[in-house]
Parts: sequence; C-alpha cells; structure tokens
Amino acid sequence: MSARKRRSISYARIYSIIRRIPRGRVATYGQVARLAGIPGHARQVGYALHALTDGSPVPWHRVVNARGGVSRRATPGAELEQRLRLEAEGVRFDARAQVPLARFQWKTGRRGLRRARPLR
DNA sequence: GCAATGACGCTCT
DNA sequence: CAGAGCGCCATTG
Repeated sequence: MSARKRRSISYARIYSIIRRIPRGRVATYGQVARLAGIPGHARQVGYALHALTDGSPVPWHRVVNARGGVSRRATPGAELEQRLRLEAEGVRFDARAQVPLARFQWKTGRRGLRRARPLR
C-alpha cells in the first residue's frame, strides 16, 4: 500500500479548525490536531498558536491542554487573560485551575471526541 | 536556503 | 506521585 500521504499541515488549516470552536466551549491541542487531520501532532498546534498574532480572528483562548489547563506561555499574564476570556464565555475552572473537559470540551461529530477518559 | 523558534501529549522510570 | 525523555513540523528573519 502506498504510504500514507502526509498532508502538509499548514498553520492556516489549524487556525480554521480553531475558528470553529463554539463560544463557551474549549478544545484541546490534541483534539484540534485530530480535526485538522494530523492526529498525534498536538505540538504543531501549539506551535501554530504561538505564531498567532494579536487581532487574529482565531479564538486561541478556547484551546487548552489535555488536562483542561492553560498552557504556560512566554508572556506572563497572558495565561490569566485566557482564563478570563473563557470565564467570560461561561467556561468555569475548577480548584485546580483546569476546565472540566467532561463539561466544556467541544464535542464534534464523531471524529473529534473519542478520548474522554481520565487523564492520569 | 538555512537556522532558530516554539501555546503538547504520552510513556516510562 | 513527579520528573524526564521522545516524537513532530511549519513559519520567520
């Protein structure tokens, strides 16, 4: 069989997925990667997001890590901004500063969520 | 055209 | 439970 064609993953593709995250919901990096057609490449999603600039139409704040937490960023305070933006949309954080994915993770059609299991 | 630059996720020790 | 290692790749100057 032919080798699996690795679609070139452009950041633009990732951004377009993130743009579809509904308000009041969050998606994980890994989830976005799967939806973008690159399962297992959550990191690329993180890279893409970092390359993002202010004023982007991309709701970057709706992307959280696999634990529902906000990833550490280079600019302190930005993490807080992300949290505030989410809370403003109705997303709540638990005592561990994490979003209960069971409640707020964006549920896509069938490809997206299949991995709703306890994280470690 | 090359080198540097990053916002993760999972497994194993 | 915590820490460390590994895989992975597009975009920019």
